Formats: sequence, structure tokens, C-alpha cells
Amino acid sequence: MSDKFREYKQLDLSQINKDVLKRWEEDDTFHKSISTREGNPTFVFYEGPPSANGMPGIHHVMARAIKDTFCRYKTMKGFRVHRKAGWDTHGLPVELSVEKSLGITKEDIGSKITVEEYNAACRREVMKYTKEWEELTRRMGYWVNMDDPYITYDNRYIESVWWLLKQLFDKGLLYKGYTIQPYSPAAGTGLSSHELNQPGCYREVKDTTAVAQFAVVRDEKSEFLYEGVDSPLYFLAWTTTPWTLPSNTALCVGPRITYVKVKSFNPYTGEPMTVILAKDLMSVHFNLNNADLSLDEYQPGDKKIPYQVLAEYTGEELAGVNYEQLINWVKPNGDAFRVITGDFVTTEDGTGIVHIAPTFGADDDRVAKQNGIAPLLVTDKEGKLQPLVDRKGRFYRLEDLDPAFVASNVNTDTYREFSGRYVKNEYDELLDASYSTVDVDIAVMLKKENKAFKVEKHEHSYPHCWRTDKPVLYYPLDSWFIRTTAVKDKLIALNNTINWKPQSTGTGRFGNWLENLVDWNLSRSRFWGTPLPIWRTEDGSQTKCFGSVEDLYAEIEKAVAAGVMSKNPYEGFVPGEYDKTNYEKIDLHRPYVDDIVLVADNGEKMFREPDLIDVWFDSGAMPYAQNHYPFENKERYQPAEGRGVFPADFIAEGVDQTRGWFFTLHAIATMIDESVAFRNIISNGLVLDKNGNKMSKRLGNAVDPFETIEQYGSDPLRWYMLTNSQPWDNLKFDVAGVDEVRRKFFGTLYNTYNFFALYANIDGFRFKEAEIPVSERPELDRWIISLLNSLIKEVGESLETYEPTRAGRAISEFVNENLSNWFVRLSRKRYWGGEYDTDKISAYQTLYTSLVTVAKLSAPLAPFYADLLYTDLNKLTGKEADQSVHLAEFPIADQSLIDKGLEQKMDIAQRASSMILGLRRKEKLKVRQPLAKIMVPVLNPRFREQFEAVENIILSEVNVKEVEYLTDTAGIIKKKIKPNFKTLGPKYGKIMKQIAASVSQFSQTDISELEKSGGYTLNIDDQTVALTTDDVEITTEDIPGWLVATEGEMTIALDIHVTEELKQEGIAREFINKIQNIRKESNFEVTDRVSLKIVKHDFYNEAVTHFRDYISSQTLAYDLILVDRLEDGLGTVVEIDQDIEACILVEKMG
RNA sequence: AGUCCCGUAGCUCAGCUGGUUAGAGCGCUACACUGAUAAUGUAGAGGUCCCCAGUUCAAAUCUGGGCGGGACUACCA
Repeated sequence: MSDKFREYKQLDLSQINKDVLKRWEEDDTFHKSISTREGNPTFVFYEGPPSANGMPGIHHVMARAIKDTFCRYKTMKGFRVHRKAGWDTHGLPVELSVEKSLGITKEDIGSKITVEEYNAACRREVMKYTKEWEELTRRMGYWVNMDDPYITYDNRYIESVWWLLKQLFDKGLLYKGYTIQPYSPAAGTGLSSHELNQPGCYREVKDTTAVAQFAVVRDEKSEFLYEGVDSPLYFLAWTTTPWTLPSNTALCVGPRITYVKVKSFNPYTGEPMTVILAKDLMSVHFNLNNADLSLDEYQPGDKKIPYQVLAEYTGEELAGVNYEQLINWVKPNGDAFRVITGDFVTTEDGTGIVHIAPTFGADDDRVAKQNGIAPLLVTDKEGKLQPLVDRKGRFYRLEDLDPAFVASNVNTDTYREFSGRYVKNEYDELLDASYSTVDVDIAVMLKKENKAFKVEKHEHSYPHCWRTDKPVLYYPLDSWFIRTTAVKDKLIALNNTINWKPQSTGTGRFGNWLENLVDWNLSRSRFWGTPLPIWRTEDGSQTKCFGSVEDLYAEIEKAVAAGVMSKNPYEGFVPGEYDKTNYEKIDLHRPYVDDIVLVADNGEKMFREPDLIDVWFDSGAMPYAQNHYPFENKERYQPAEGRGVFPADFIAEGVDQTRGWFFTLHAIATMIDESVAFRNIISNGLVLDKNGNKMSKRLGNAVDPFETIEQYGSDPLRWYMLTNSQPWDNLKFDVAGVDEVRRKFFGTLYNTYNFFALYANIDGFRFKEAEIPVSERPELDRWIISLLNSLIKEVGESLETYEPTRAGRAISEFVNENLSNWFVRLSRKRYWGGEYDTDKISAYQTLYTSLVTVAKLSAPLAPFYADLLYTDLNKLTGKEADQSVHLAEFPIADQSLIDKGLEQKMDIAQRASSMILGLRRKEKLKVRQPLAKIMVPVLNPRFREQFEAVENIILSEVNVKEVEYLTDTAGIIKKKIKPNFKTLGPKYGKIMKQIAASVSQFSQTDISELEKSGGYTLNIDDQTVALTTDDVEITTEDIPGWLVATEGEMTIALDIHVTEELKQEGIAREFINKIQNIRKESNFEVTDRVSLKIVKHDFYNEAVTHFRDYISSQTLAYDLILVDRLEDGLGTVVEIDQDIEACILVEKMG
């Protein structure tokens, strides 16, 4: 082993990435970071499973950088961190990519290819990019346990999911209902939204539309509407599908929309009437030119129809009013014919009042359910509830309905005429386009009954079935649901206990989603996914749900015994044995489960409900299913406090998961355990390209994470992502930013380390000396140690509250501004030359401690370089017990070392120095030229005290000999006064402006009077204003006759007169500088000793002679001679002053 | 369409509970420094704090309404 700190020629973070990775793998550091925490409290992290059927992108680095940062931090805080990797393997994207690669469509499944072959293809497809994912995980330094990842298609995983479904089933939370889905009566099948988005599906068609009149029921709820009304009162609602009007059960208004009540006449019958519609749509339904016509002079049949606006109402006010059923064919069971409110209502077209037929519109269905409005259903011969239109697209034939239902609910007189008619003529092969449609006939009927306000043809776009070319209906189709609405309050209450980052996603996006919760539609009519473990008899009277393979197995055996099945397809499986091999003997996917026919208690056959479940249930089940709970690992769910794996302490994913994984985790945990699934959550924003556009492969603006890591290493990438903007804001990703981080932060940190290594190696510093008590160290050391402890505190608090951006920025500022730019710069002389004394040792110890602490603080964010820095430092000193920074303990701030007063003083020093350097540059006075003095006005003793404490630092930094403090008494200070708005504002309010004006008029005498007496009285608008010294800020801005700089409250003047003595010293320093440069250009070692020969010149002879010892000591010269001339070709010519050149020969000793 | 996020210098972002010269880094221009050197410092130019209204003595900050960008969820009379 080398006995020196490693010195680097250049910083190659990409290579460091590789070297450190190799070391981690050789040392098995990741597993050690867990095993060394054995027995400690756990910190549970849930990995949202990615789908490996796509390549990972740069945004995955973002989410994973966040995850990794907190898992590493918690490890350093001593927790045993659980983080099991997983794969999401089911779902539509997988199916689509299989269909693409096999060149088939959904229709071909079961004909061209068997379900079995198809699912086998899915199984292969889904793990296609596993290698790439693992490689990214490795190279970006994401530590997650990949030894035994959970895989959602695994039979054991599915079994846990089944178990969860069974719990819900037993609690009555799983039920069969319907959702409104696009349905093609011609094809007899539902269409997915994907199918509906095929090109050409939406076509412009001309349909008969109607504005119908819904008569208000006059009762106490509607009485307020009747003020000034002397004719029948109606709500107007428009529809493009009059065939849905018989199924109307509600009217929907926008709560904030303004509605008007208008007195007029029905254009078809001429009957007087009063109607309600949205104010914004008045002009569509009434000719504004007719506004002045007299209502009294109207005769039925007149072309011009007069009208009169009687009143205005908001939608909110109309809610709750009842109306009469428009078409009385069928009576609904339940609450109906009421005005409700919905946010989706607009005033773009129609009347601003939406006709609601819950059985034929998705919005309708949802808003009806939320308001407790019943759908209009009929009972068929089998006793099943059905919409008024059957699956062929016809109004139900009377003979197909349950006679008892017909007797009680159906008005056969009016319905008979329409019974059995297709709602779209296209569905009836026998009809041509000329035949009148149901829409027209209903419209005509309404006109006759004085219920139609307007009937007209209207062109709009309407979806069509891609296979039959015929129009699609929105139609209720069977679906299994989870009754999440039943636990809504619990979901909300538990959500309020979760720490969301940012909070707004939790209260806003997620909170609002919970407030408007509808039941979770679990069904998917697909092939590759977790099958519903539910078997039913054909009539639906008997249902069985299975929560384990064991139960299903037993039931199969029963069926075999009953002769329903010939043999058990899961033969060979041993119920109750949970090892992998046993579970590999079976397959719980389709088509295998579909072949299982069971026998009900009454002897009837039971068939599996053909649906799969929503893949989001798969991933939301991972807290349980990742460990095959409750079949295995049961004890880890009922552990001593803080030792289990549920719930998670922390999760992090993109904000797009709010209604996805975040919800399903939360919902399942709430329903199963009445617990949150996660306690803290970061939902990060998107990664956009540098122009703020979404990244996509198609546009070619996607950034390849592998290339970026290869070029820069993952540390700068991670650091950039975490610190450039808050993770929950969108990140405009620009590689130039990554490069900047590399240069600014890692470059500076690396330089600081290299500086340390260079001198520590020269002086043989190994941190073998006893640590010098901080109180005995020089002020500069105590200052950086104070800041360091403040930093530890801030970084610790930031990470504790899940604020990685704050943490990273604080570290970066400390390293750049304080450690490198101030501490090291001012300390350079202490390391360079001189004795190996206490001051020097203190300088080394302080810098060493700062660096090793920075390594620990940065380790969660920048795991590679931090570990290299840590090990490089520790290798020689052995000060740290752990072989990797990731095994080390996170630093704890020592409050007693934080000295705010000292931090303030140093802040004065920094500001003063930069002001003086600014003045020098204005006067073109090189820093090498010493100057005599600065003058500082002091207005209070405290400031003087602070300034004096750092006086020497300032003087040496700016190369000035002394400070002169100017007090008031000298009479040469000019003061400025400014009111303190913060104290005066609340006291005097309105006259504040006038106070400010008077104060700014103060003369020097006024100011000193105020200062002397501590108060001053003003009279403004007869009001007495008593100013105290706290109410004003007094500063100086000018010292007449001097070169002055002012910043905030500090003013400094610089004496720019250069005496002969100062001039000579300046020349000496100029020589030192030039000689050092020559040494460096000659590639001498820092420690080489030299001899110097300088060719005489009258300009500097005296200065060189006078400062010979000084020059020699600084340049390590044992000899300095002024010579008349040097041999030709020897020596270097440098410029010492304007037009003054010197020839210098620097020779290395023997 | 709804919900949520964002809008401050050419670019990326700070600016907490309102307080009077709105900051930093990058970039640009000029200059300086120099045994940390593919580093560093100083200065300069660069702002209708998206717009409008309100509250207030005082608004980048609080309220309301727009506009623009983005995400999710919906697809509708």
C-alpha cells in the first residue's frame, strides 16, 4: 500500500464510476449495508415495479435517484433498509407488443394462435429488456435487492392477489355490476378505447336532434321558480340521441352556470310556456330580434315568437327540483327525475342542461351514481336487470320481458309501438336509409305532445365499429367492481396521515380524486393477466371466490369426483408446499383456469368469470404479494414495532402514478388492513427535454441514460437531477447542466481534495497526532467547523423531511463558497512551507474533517465519488471504522461547535474583502502592490468589535497594512438615514409615505440628534410620530475625499497612495510571482531548492536587496544574487513594471 | 372539460410567514489573479417578477379572474 494520499492528474468521474462499482461488487458492499444493520429498526421502501418490456429512459434515473438517496441515507442513519426489486409483467402494453411482433390482432387469439401460445409469447416479451434494466440499476448505483425480485405473473404472486380479492369478496366489497362502454350491437362485442381510437372510427354523421321540454313538478322545492310564472314551466335539454330520452332519469346543470327563466310559446303548438336554459345559450334558441315583440299579440303559427326573460338562477339553486318523466314507457325503481349538478356541464352547445340517461352514457352513469339517481332498467325473462335497449340494439321486446315487471312498471299502451325497434336503422338489415328512424319518430311524438321545443338535423362526429362500420352505442356491460366508495371516508382519513411531497399532490390531485371516488372497475376482457378467481353458475345464483390454490385445488377434486371434470389439471401440485418447484407445476393464467369447471352445492356447473383483473391491482397488491403473504412470511406482517415490512416508510414515483399505483396501494391497504400502505411519498415531476418538450423516441429528443452515465458518470447526473429543481417540478433536462455540476461541484471538491493530498504528502500528515480541540484552533478553522456543523444540521434535516434539493444545494454551496473559495484560499500560506507546527496540523485536521464529512453528507446523493473521497482519505489515516462511506454513520451536528457570531464576522470579512478588491480593480492597483490602509466608519461598537476580529484576515487577503476606524467624532463621515418600514408600517399605516419623505429629508444634524437622544419626534397631519433608533437605519455612504465602496450597511475607504517603501515591497512580490512561475514552467518539484540570479536594473535593485530574504524564503532560494549580465541564452525575461523588464535565472540545486 | 403543477435576467433556478436597490449559477463582455491551474476572482451589460383587477400605508409574495406551458382523468348533451 502506498504511504501517500492518492493524487490525481484529472477528474474522470466515468472511470471512478466503474472502479467504485467494481469495488462494491468485490466487497459485496450492498449486502453489508444491510447485514451490518441486523437487528436494528427497519426502514421499509416499496419499489414500484417497472415493466421490462420497454427500454429504461432517463426519467427512470430521476425516480431511482430519489429512491436511492433516501434508502442510502436511512442506511447511514442505522436502519435496516428493505427494498425488494420487482417486475410488473401483466397488461395491455405487453399484449400489444406481442401482437405487433407476431403480426396478429386480438381477433386472431383463439383462432390463428391459441391462448396458450399467446400467453407464452407474453411471458417472453415481458422480460425482454430485463438485462438493460439491471444494467441501468447497476451503473447508476441504485441499490435495490435484485436477488429475489417479485414478479407479478409468478403463481405465488397471483395467489396472494387472489387471497386479497377473496378478503374483499368476503367483506362484500367485490360485486358484479356494469360500466358504460363502447359497444357494437352489430358485432355483439365491447370495444376498447384503443380500438375506438383507430383511424376512421369517428365519422361525421347527420342525426336528428331534439331539445325536449321537461315539465317542472310544482312543490315546495320548486315554488321559488314560479314567481311571475303564469304558464307551464319546463327545463330545456338537448340530445343528439333522442332514442335515449325514454331512459332519462335526471337532468344535469353546471353549478356555477347562470340560467334564465324565459316566458314564450312553443314553436310547434303555439302553447304558452315558460322555459329554463343557460343564459349564454339564449341566443341559440331565441331570436334576439324578437325581444321587443309583445307577448300578448302572439298568435299560434306566427313566425316571429316573442319572449321575455323573467329571472336568473345559478345551477346550484336549481339542483333538487323534480320534473315529470318525459316519456312514460317504463317506471324506474328508485329516485329519479331530479335536477342534479355536474362539473362537466358546459354552455358550448345545447341548453346548458344535460339530459341524463345513466344506462347509455359514461358521464351520465357516473354523475347519477354520485347523486343517488337510479338508472332506467327493465327486468328480462331470466330476472336480470337490463337497459331498455337489448344487445342487438333494439328496444326490448315486450315478450322478452318479465311479465310481472311489465305489469308493474311498463305502460304497454305507449310502449308497444316502439317495442323491438332498432335504435339505429343501421342495425336492421331490412331497413334502408329512407326509413324513418326511432329518433325521428320519438321527435315527432314529442312535438305532438307539446314536449319538443326544437327538432333539427345536426352533424357531429360519432364513433363507429371498426369491423362492422356501424355506429357504436355506449352501453352498460358486465364488470366486476370493488366497492371503494364504501371505504371512502377511511381512505380520506388515512390519506390525511400521509406525508406527501409535494403536499399539494396529496391534498389536491389525490385528495380530490378520493373525494370524487367511484367504485373501482376491476374487469378487463383480455388474455394476459391475473384471472378473476371467481366461478359462477350460469344463472349467477351461486358464486365462489377462491383465495388460495389450495382451496381451488380441493374444489377441483370435488368436481372431478362429481364427474364434472375428467381429471385435475393441477395434478402433482402439493397444496400447502410453498417452494418454487411446486408452484412451477401449475399455471394460474388463462387458458388453464378457464378449463376448470366446478360444481356448485346444488350440483350445477360453475364456470369461471372470464375477465382478468386490472393490472393496477397487481402492482397495488405488492406490499402483500411480494412476500407471498399470508402463505409465507406471515410473521413479518405482525412484528414488533419497527421490524416488519408493512406499511412502507417511503415510496417515490412519478406524479403520473397518482391515480395509478399510489391509489391502488392506498386502496388495498385501507380495505385489507385499515392502514396506510406508505407513510412518506415523493411524487416527482416529468423529465422533459431542454426546451420543455416531452421526450420521445419518435421526436429523437430522448436522452439515453446509458450514454450519459458513460460520459459523465452517474454522480453528476444524479446530483443535477436532484438539485437543479425540486424533484416534483418538471425537469428541463440539459446535459450542459450535468457538465456544469461536474465542473462546479465535483471539480471543486476534487481540487480541494487534491490540494489537501499534495501538501499532506509533502508534510507527511497522516492524522496521527491527537485531535486539536476545536477551541484551540485558529479562528478560520473554528469558522469552517462551525459552518460544517451548520451544514450537517441542514442536510440532516432536509433528508429527514424528504427534501433532497435543499440538501444538495447546501452541500454544494458549502464546498464551493466556503470550503474552497474561502477556507482553502486563505489557508494556503499555512500549508505552504514553514514549520510542521500546531497551526499547520490544525489546518490539516480541519480540512481533513471537512472533506470526510462532506463525503458522508454527499454519499446518499453521489454514492460513487463520495465513497472514493472517503476511502482515499481514510486509507492512510484509518480514522474511520468502515470500509465504505455507505457503511458509515451519518454525521450528527455538534451544536456546541456552531458559532453564529463567528459566522457573521467571517461574512463581514468576505464582504469587506470583495469590496476592497473591487476598489483596487477600479484603480488598476494589483493585489501584489501593498497599500497602506483602509478606513472603516463605525456607527456602533458591535460592528467595530466584529470587524476587528477579522481584521487580519481582511488585510492579508487584500494586501493592505492597516485599518483605521472612523468614529462619529472625527466628523468626516457622511451619514444616510432610511426609515425602517417593518417597524413603522404597522404603527403608522397610512401616513407611512409621509414619514418616509420627512425622514429622507433629515440633515446630518438631525441624524446625530436622533442618535444622541435615541429618539426624534415628527409631526405629520397633526399626528405625533415618535421615532426611536430602531425605527430607522443609519448608514454611511461616503467619506469625502476618499475612494469608497458601500454595500448594505458597510462602507470602506481605501488609501491608494503608494509610498516608496510600499512600491519596493510591491516589486519584491512581483519578483516572487515571476520566479514561482518560472519554477513551475521548468517543472520543478514544489519542494526543490534553487539559486537565483537577477540582472541588475536601477528600477528594482534597491527593492531586491531590501527584500532579499523575503524573496528567497518564498521561492525556496538558498541564494539570490544581482548580476551585471547573464550568459547568452540563459535566464528568462519577465515584465516587472510597465516597460521595465528583468532577466532572471532560476537554477535547481545539484 | 375538470383536477393539479409551473410561469422571476438569454438559459437553469433561489426569493420563508407582504417591508422599499429582486438574487445566484451558467452564458456574454472587459479586466485581474496564479505552486488548487482544463481551477479562481472582480466588474459590466441583461428584469413591465406572464397579464388584469382587488386587499393593503406597502404585493414577485395574499385573493379573484384571465393567458401560456405541462401532467393526469374524462370524453360528453
